[in-house]
Amino acid sequence: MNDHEAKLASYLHKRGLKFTRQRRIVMREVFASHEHFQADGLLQRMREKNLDVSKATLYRTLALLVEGGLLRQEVFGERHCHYEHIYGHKHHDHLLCLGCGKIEEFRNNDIERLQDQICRKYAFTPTTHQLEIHGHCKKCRKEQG
Amino acid sequence: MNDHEAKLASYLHKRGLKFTRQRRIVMREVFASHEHFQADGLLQRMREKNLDVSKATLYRTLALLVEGGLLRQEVFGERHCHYEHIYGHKHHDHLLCLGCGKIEEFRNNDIERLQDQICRKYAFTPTTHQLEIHGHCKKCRKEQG
DNA sequence: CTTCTTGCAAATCCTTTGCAGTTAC
DNA sequence: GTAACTGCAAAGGATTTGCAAGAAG
Repeated sequence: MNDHEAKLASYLHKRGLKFTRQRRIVMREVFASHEHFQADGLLQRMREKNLDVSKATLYRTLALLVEGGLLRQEVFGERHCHYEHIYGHKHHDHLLCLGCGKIEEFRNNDIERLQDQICRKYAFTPTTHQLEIHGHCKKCRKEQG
Repeated sequence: MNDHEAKLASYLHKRGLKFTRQRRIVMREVFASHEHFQADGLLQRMREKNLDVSKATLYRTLALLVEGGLLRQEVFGERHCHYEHIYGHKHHDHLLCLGCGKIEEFRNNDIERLQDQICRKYAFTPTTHQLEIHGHCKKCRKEQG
């Protein structure tokens, strides 16, 4: 059992929940890649591999992984959620190209630090944050003229 | 006609669109307050005042105001959109309390400046951005222990 | 064996759309 | 006049839920 599986197991145990076949399947699939993904895409990929987990269970499991701190949920100004797993992947923020839809990641320690300052100032205890910048990437900027 | 009405009028004119009764009603209601709001809440408030605009038209008009740069759309990790109008209201970011749902605004010029730096670094032309910090406010922090 | 889970299909929520009649310019 | 607009009701997409049967501890 690897690192993140252990973490999930411990989270489930603490809450009196069970480590089922489906939960293991979903978790493995989620951690198989570092890409952003959406519930529906994940479901399709799993179906192609004949990993049978129902849509309902998938959604329920993703929620569990988010609660358990293994998965990050991002809502990119659209109506469906994107996810990305947290293990071995430092926190970062996103540039979203409105032209080609590309999502670029960046990380800036100064911004992180300033956010902490702000939280202190407002006596706010942060859990997560999300910074996204919408605009046009180099390529699409040119095409736009 | 006031400032934002003029701006909308000019935007509509430029695009060959019409300044209808309903659009005027929605715009007035939107600009009547500085609060964040959601489409459904706005609709209800308008109904209470006997301002009859259909749900479809409301959504269409909100989209128009966003396109026209009069309204800002925020997706707070939930499924419905929040809006806040832009006039007389500097850009700012948000602290969202997961306990009581309160939304607090803040503005930090250093963060804004750093974002611009990042965009330059990635040759990215920003249109808008959104930074939200989720966590617990002072009051809810205490209650949580 | 008891409690938690699953899969299914139906429900939900917010938002968008098609269309026939109406209005702004 | 004629494009754009409206309201309605129905459709849409992503996610959630109720429930009876199944699996984990």
